[in-house]
Amino acid sequence: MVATRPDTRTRIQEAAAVLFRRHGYSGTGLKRIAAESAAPFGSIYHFFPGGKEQLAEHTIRTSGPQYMQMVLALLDSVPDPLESLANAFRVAAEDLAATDYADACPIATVALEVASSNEALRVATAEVFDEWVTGGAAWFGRWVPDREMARSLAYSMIMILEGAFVLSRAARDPEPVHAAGRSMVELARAPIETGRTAG
Amino acid sequence: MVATRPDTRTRIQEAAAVLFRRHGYSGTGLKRIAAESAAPFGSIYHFFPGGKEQLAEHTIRTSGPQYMQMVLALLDSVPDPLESLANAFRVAAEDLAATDYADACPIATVALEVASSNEALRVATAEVFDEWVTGGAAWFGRWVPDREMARSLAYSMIMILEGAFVLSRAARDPEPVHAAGRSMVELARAPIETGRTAG
DNA sequence: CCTCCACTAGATAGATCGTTCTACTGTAGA
DNA sequence: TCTACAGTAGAACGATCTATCTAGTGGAGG
Repeated sequence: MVATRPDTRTRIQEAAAVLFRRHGYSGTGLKRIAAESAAPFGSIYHFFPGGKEQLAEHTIRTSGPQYMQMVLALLDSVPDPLESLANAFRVAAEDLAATDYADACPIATVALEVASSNEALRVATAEVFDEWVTGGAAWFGRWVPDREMARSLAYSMIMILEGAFVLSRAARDPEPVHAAGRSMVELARAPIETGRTAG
Repeated sequence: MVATRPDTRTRIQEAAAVLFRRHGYSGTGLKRIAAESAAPFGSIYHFFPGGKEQLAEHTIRTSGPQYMQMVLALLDSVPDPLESLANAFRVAAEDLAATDYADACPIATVALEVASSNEALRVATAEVFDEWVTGGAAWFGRWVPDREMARSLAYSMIMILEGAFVLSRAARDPEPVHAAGRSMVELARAPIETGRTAG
């Protein structure tokens, strides 16, 4: 039973996802992606003729939705919504510490970097964030009848998590993510408890 | 009465601050800093012998505190604390839109970029964020007697604002910052009103 | 067997990066 | 006036960047 190595294209994508997430767009070189994926340099341009930009856009548009699915699955693993929120932030904090504060949001670093300099990539990050808000609003909508309130809570959750990632990575300390979880629970408590009695 | 041009060192610092804020560390070249500051290239190394890293660290350590002072002054311009919070986020959203979504947090882009690759710069960003938390806690402490609560609110404000900047810059839309303001007011309402009746 | 082509492999090009270097200019103080 | 030096100015260097190019490999289908 031998673990079959993923094909070259997959290895390139995975290495690109890791490197873009950790070091951003300008900070990640194609040479390094080739090296870390153990792929021939030329294969990058074989699979991604559009070069670095196409590879980055592909990474954004695949890592982004993957991350949302992971978070939604995590949220669904605990029945009570407030406990689930607390648990999600706790897991996020633990994961961050476990990866040496490298693997936080898969697209935030690139998003900030390219926002003022690369329109195609900026749009890609914006669309991913928009999907997150929609997906998050759907989850909160299960507990909060008011659609606008659900959407607002989704917004808040994404923003406070993104901000916590910035502080946690800078400080190499999971505490900001824990603090973000407490604030998020506080924000969601009243709307969810109101929804419970009203529903 | 002629407007005297700032000296070379100042122009280099100002151009560096703008470019690092907008394009991050790797995305900003020294050649471009020299060009935008109308400074001789060699002068960068004259004033900052440590090169790009020293210039970036200097930028982080000066732009960071400057930004906090600006925010604190803004918060002090409105007497009622909840109205002041709402106003601060409104002004932040307007400023962001007015600068074509370029000038958000002066250090967040660099912070995410260097967190996993440059220890000196990571520490610099971490120390700036820590000063912000302390400064913010002092402001909230004027309205909320509980020190831990004040510190928690400062944490929340910084995180939700940072997250809102990520989303607003990506979407080229001030709405996330406005939404962040509403959430922040919601988070601060109970503690501040409790403090009001208790004090 | 042979052809075709996806893929591997890496050399190469041209631009740009951060850094270092030399030379020059202007001014303040002896 | 002469000296010393802060600052100006940009050429040059080696490294690295993205991107292109040529050549070779290996397996599937006729």
